[in-house]
Amino acid sequence: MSVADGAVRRSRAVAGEALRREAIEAAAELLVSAGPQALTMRRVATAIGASTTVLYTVFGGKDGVADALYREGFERLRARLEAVVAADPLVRLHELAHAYRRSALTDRSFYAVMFERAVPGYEPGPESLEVARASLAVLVDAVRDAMAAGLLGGDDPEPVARLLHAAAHGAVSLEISGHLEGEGALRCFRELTAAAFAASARPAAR
Amino acid sequence: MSVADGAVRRSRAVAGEALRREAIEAAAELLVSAGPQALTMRRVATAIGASTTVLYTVFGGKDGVADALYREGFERLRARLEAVVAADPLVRLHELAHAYRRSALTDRSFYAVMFERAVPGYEPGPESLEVARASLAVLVDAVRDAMAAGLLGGDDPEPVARLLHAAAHGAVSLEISGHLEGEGALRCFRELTAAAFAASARPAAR
DNA sequence: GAAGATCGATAACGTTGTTTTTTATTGGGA
DNA sequence: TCCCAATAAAAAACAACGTTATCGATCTTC
Repeated sequence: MSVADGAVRRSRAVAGEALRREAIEAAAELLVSAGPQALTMRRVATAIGASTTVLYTVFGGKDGVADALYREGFERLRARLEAVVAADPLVRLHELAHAYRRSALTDRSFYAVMFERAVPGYEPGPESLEVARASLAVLVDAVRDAMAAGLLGGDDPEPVARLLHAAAHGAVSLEISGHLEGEGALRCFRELTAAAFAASARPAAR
Repeated sequence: MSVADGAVRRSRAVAGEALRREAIEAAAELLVSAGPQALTMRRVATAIGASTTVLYTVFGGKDGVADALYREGFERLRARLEAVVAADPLVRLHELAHAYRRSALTDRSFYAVMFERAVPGYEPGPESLEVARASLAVLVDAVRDAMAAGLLGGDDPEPVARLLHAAAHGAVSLEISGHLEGEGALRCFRELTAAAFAASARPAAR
């Protein structure tokens, strides 16, 4: 319990953190390039030139890897949403919706980990769900701006953001599940998000 | 290639069909009672008192079992939707939406096979997707009735039914993924389906 | 410098989906 | 009636998976 001990513990911790990042990136690469099926402990281990044992000390098990990918996926989604810029709040909201769809269709395997249960045993705990929720803060902010500008009704942006999310998510989910074909998928997405916007614009009408 | 030969083949075919039904029911029981994780070829085989080999002759592999469960799930959903009766077309549509949600929340494991990709390797082929689409014919019929009664705009019920499905599905999917808590989940579902109804009522407004 | 602890690699275990081998059964011809 | 060929299921084997136990090696500390 000396100073050196603390330093050692810290150095090991940062080494472990570097290894953790490396493993997460390898796992993400595997996930994206070969799908959730290819995400095995052995493959991740060999991808970082290590054995499976270290993955168990760092992640605890496959659930830990899945959890890291879950958060990584929402982190990437947040980056994509934050990249959306538009002066008009309503335009921004529309573009956020389309960014959400694009993100899901592009990173299908990540989406599968995040919203389908692509890693058999795993389901996110409360903390990971909170991370997921926080990554949609951009959406909440945009709704707040639109409310402040008088473009959306109401004063609590959270439930409205959830409604918009559910709208976008519903169309995207059906599209990914194969129930909507290319042309109709985009139209369904547009119509449903527009419907959610319209409903949010006049909350007294519900 | 005699007549007897045909009879034998037929008798073997009906025996295989009976076995198939038995296996599907055992698999469904396993799926519902213990989740997608517990759905293994060995367990299904022992549940029907047979060996795994027969499952491979009947279903071809685990994908075949998953496909059978996929169709079975949509069949059960259809039965639930068809059980909804209401004189007023709009009331009927609302109750169909709630029946959809109830069905998803009740048979979560089936829902996982149908809309999440709970069986790792499997994804439905075109024929199975068609079966799935057909099971929502009740919804299309109800939309058609509402249009005929002048309660919904437009003349093509299919895209409107898809919109309503996407609305209900979006809220349910987020709820099942853990992103909506009990109280807010139902409210989000109600608001989104209401928004879809409202948008369908005046299609010129979009 | 030596004792002790800690961490990672190797190897093993149990289980999975799938395939191969073997065994039993069954229909058809001499 | 008896035997053979074909067929289907059972038993066993195989590769790969998640996970855990064993065993060196390295590194801190006295």
